[in-house]
Amino acid sequence: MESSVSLAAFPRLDVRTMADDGDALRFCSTCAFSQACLDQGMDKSALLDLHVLVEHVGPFHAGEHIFREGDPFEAIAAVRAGTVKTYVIDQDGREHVLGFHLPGEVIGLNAIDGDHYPCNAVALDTVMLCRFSFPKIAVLAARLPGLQRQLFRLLSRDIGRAALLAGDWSADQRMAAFIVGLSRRLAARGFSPNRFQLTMARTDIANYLRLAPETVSRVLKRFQQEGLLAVDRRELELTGRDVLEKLAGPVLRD
Amino acid sequence: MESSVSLAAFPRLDVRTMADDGDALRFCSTCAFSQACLDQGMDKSALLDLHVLVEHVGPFHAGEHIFREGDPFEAIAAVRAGTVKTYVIDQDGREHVLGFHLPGEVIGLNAIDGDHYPCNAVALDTVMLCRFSFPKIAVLAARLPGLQRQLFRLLSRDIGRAALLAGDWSADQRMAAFIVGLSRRLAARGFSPNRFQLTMARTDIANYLRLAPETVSRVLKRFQQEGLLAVDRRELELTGRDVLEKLAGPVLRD
DNA sequence: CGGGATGTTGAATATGATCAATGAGCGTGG
DNA sequence: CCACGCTCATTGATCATATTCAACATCCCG
Repeated sequence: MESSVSLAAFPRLDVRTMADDGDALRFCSTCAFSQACLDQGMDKSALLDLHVLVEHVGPFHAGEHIFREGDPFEAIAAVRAGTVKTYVIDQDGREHVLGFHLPGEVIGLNAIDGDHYPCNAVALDTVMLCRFSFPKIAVLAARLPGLQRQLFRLLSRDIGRAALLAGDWSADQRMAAFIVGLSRRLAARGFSPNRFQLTMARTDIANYLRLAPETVSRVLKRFQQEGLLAVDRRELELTGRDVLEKLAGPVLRD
Repeated sequence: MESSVSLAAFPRLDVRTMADDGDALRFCSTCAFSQACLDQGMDKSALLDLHVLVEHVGPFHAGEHIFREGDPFEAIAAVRAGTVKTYVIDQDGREHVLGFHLPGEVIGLNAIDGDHYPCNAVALDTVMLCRFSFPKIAVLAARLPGLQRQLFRLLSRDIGRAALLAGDWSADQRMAAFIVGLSRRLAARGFSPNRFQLTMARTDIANYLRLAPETVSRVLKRFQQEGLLAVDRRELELTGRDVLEKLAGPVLRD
């Protein structure tokens, strides 16, 4: 039933050699990774080196797997469009959602320690990726301090992010933090912060937040009654951002 | 009341220039970091380069801070002896324990993304450290692929580790996973896996596991009644390792 | 239309938290 | 050496939040 298109096995597509600077900068304009590398002190000629080892892959359609637990680790990837869910299946066959990855964010970082991906990654809608061979990018990072620094930062940031959900927060705080977090991440990529689609099912949200799906329903309903949200199916509008931010504050630490 | 000896501000002690290979390898024999780097393909001459930028600092005594949230980030450090607790204080003044760091483990990795430490680190008993200036080690990593690889692995591993506690496990599972986890980490450093001291207070364990201190007491008592543990004050003996491993299994994923 | 997946609602239940009190260990000082 | 005080740990009783179980509603796609 489920299709499985392994990133590792994905044919190398769309590898172009850059001719001129302008082309290079247009090449991956939606991929925040390049911009961040520039910010870390990489010059444009270095960016060219980075871009020649990028492969644009996709589209992956909803339900298609990008990689699976145990697949040999070869590459990290930046999400260019769509949403990726990462998850594991435990011994009892229960799914545990590890995270949702929006455009501009990088998947596969937790695979660096080990030869295989430690989790599954699946597209929730139509997903486009920039694939970076990790061995190659590691070699390049040795030449480009800006790139090395950016990779260290990405990894370090994820450590902190993973700790957020670990707290013993209430269902309300978790839900608020999830919504505000999504909103901010979307805003950072240029999307509307106050009105967006939930690309994941309620059960996925519940699983991610370690709540029962019923609890997610009830909290959303109450938020709506309190005027914090307008919920219509998977469409979300933030109507009481200040209160949500305040609820989410302790979780997001700001 | 509390003493604060910032690692950042700590005077550079014990910086030696290595004369010969034998000396270098003895230099940091209790620091697993060097060994791990060797395993990652670094040769001995490269290890010399690494060792000249190591500073052995300490001892820190119980309650002394190694660094504090907001201190400028300059260095990561490997624990050579003792236990380090990392934690944050939230807006309401409540402490959140992020982790306990045993000999051989590295602290400060989550500070790489940002100019300041994002948490506090305090010694729970007498702590000795190997301090590595991060700017210097990053420069060195560009020359030494084995070192770069080891740093990437350390960072990547911590991402996975942080996700473990995030699950919605029962108090019994959390407690078992904590004990089994400690046991394994101690065993990896050559300590007895079935009999060891808890260097942290019950309240710290509770805080780390997101349980009430009372719950920790009750679970420990029940484990003892069921013959899984012998608890005496902070002394712990694992008498039913198989059952504990089975309880911890889903949390530790093995 | 119809059927299956997804989402919502209500009532009962359970797990761990909270509150309050007691106990044990340990350092200090008389 | 014992008394004191402090911190840390334990125990019991009550309470609250979120889960579970069951039924129903809705949406989407054939």
